[in-house]
Amino acid sequence: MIPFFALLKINQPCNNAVIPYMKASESTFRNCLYFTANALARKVEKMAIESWKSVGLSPSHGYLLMLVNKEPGLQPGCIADNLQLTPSTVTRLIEKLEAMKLVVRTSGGKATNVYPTPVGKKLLPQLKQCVDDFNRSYSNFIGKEECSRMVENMHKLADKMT
Amino acid sequence: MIPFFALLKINQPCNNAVIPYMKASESTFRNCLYFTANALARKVEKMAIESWKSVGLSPSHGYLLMLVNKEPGLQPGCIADNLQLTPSTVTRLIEKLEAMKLVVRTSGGKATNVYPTPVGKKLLPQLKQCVDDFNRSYSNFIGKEECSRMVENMHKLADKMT
DNA sequence: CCGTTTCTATTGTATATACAATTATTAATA
DNA sequence: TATTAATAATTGTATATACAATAGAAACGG
Repeated sequence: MIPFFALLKINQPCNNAVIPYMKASESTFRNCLYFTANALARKVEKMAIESWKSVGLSPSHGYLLMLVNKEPGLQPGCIADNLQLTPSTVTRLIEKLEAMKLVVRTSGGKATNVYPTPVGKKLLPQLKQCVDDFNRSYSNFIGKEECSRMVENMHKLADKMT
Repeated sequence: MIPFFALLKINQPCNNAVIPYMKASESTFRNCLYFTANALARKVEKMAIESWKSVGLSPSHGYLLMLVNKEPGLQPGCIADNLQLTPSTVTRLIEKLEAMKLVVRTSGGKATNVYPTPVGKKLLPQLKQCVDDFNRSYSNFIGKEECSRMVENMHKLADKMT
């Protein structure tokens, strides 16, 4: 199909800064979806981590906490669906938030329900602030509209990938 | 800016399939770049892992091996730039490939050079096959053109994100 | 009403990744 | 030339994530 390997071209020179100074779009693998999607995700992740630092949570933990704030008692399986993570990962995220006294689990039968604690509830405005900060931080680079379109397209692509 | 939290809407029902049956585009967080970029990357990753299974390598390891096949003696720092990974991550990837006898490291001065072994070289056609398989697997869902455009846009976005 | 299947959640284990600190080498400067 | 700074790579440690196996509860069929 695509003569992928023919596209390889090593871009000299390379320095070894901890933060790669080379743009992903200048990489040998710039045409590769695998490479591009991952590089973008890592970049976005790093930006998000920065935004969420103020509440001492990783973005995943932050989003989970927002979710149970919005829908107290939500079950792990449902959380997994909404975050597009596996149930085991969600269990681990919840464990940490529980250790931080931000959520509690109640176990009734085979179902588990997750609720925010008072402290977890009180954090909600700050959580929203983090999301706002994050949105603003990339809105500086690309317009809000362009970003929406991008997100739209990414979903289209992901949806088609069974 | 974006009234993000206002968009939250829990989509019932949720089941707990190991592979989330809910589409990312149906999630509460569908409008969020962080969420979307990560969900897409994970999906692409999973697809890539499938394609690379035949050579017993993860995609990252496979791409690294392709890189040093193309440019024998390439240095870790340069590899890191091309893969958009940190040097420490690259060291770890190389360690594994070395344990598998697919590459060797020679250390002269402060520089390290990475070379494919004969076995590693012989694997090249299979590596290309993996890339082809991967490309074909998503070309089934989205056209090759649409994908190129998508990749292009993702770079544009990433480049602007300092 | 008992046994089997299905479903939810958790646990054990493994992985790729990153950051911070460290080592070893080279370059620069006073 | 001697000391200092910069660079390249590695190591220690931590994290988020996933898969496979398991436990416990509910549903269901005979």
